[in-house]
Amino acid sequence: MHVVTRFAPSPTGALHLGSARTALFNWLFARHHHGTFLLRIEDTDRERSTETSVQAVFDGLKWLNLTWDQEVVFQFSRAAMHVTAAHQLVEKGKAYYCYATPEELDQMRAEAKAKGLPPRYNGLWRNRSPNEAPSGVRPVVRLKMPQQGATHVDDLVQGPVTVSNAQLDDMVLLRSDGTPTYMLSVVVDDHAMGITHVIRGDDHLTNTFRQLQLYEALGWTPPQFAHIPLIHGADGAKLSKRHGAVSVDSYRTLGYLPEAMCNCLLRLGWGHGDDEIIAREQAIAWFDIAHVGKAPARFELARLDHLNAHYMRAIPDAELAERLKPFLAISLNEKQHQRLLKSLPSLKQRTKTLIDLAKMATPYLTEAPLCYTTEALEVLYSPGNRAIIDGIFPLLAASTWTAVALETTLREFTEAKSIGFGKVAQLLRWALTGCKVSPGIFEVLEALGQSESLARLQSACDPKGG
RNA sequence: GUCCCCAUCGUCUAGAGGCCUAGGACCUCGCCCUUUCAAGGCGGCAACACGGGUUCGAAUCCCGUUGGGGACGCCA
Repeated sequence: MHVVTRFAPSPTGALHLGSARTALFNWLFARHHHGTFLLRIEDTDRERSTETSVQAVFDGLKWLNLTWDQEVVFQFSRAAMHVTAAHQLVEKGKAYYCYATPEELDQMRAEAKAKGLPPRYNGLWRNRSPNEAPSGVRPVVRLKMPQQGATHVDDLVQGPVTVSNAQLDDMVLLRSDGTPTYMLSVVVDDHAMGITHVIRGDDHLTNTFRQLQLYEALGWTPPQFAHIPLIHGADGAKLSKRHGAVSVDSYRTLGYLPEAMCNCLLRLGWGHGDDEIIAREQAIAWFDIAHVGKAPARFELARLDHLNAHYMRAIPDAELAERLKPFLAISLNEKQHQRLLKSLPSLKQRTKTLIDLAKMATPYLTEAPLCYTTEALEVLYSPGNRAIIDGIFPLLAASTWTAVALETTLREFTEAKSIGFGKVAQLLRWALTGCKVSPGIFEVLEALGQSESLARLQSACDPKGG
């Protein structure tokens, strides 16, 4: 069987983490089975769909490297086909025109609720002739759902689930303006596009029963369903804006790598033994629906941080430098680029995001004289410390510029003067980077190069402040 | 309110009746390494929600309770 999956977001906002995971699972499932992964934009809600949101979906998927096969399908452009399907159902007596007004609907829901029943449409026009239609009311088309029995689904994740048909009311297929609803469009499109597996959030599980009835009425074989649990925030509720950054794009802006994001999303609700770091190819090889859990998972930033730190270290320095560039305040000249490359191996051990890395790399990219913080100035102004710098300066000026030679030079100096090596190293760190924390001091010296290092020491002896 | 789903360390999870005195990872704590901070290494803390069954044996199967979540639109 040739597997065909789809990711079908509605373009009504940024690409949500939960949606991204749904896309990932669909993509992985298709790739694992050498199948096809399709993208369909569900833009039938003309009020809320925006071009910006469509672009956000494209950008997000591309960033995550979730490439889709074939042309993007815009659902609204297929509306005519959906409408035709609805009209056929009316002709066959499987759907009907309903002239109930919004007020009437509100009332019947309120009444049902008062009786302890689920708030549903009561079938007011199910058996009435359109001849009785009130003038001036444009009707909707509703599906005639079975009122007896039950609807059953064998969900790939949720297992067998049955719902009494009494719980289901006659859903709207065509709005009063004649446009198709989501329920109609998904079914017609999934069928037309040959979707074999619908993998989506389990907030759609209850919709599935209605859709199954629609497949039945249309005489089509439904696809297989896999309803994956939602992603929750720290408080255990469905991840939403109030949990903070919730869009894929915001994590890109925050300096996370798509590799880390995908790995993180993958492990939310799916596992493979003790494996934690799972790169793309491995994920394709291992991914299966059978190991998708049924319980919702909470998204925690600490995990993403950890994975991001890992992937930053794993990426080759030249590539990391390229990815870092958008986060740098300045555009690099060749000299700065070389310095960045030299400093990256040790810098990337110390940071979790590209933003952190950019911040920590900055001292390497600027030119002497440095602008020191007051904290730095306090250290540098201290008379004893200035004497030390004065003592070191000529030694460094005469030294060979390799980490090994520099270490020998400095060790000899501290031993001769009986100063703790750590004290000198920390002082040099302040003078050379203006920071309290940096990679090993010899690495710093080497990455900066002799002339820049000496220039900085000089500026440290005559600090301007900043 | 009605229906549906879920339940292993704080978090993500492994676990398909004996391999479980429950494993890994994140977080956290301690130690080692050490010129700072990291990284790395070693170690500690920490969980089968509760109650009944079934079984020689249950984290695993069944029932109930509790707790959580989701869905109930002319949104998707």
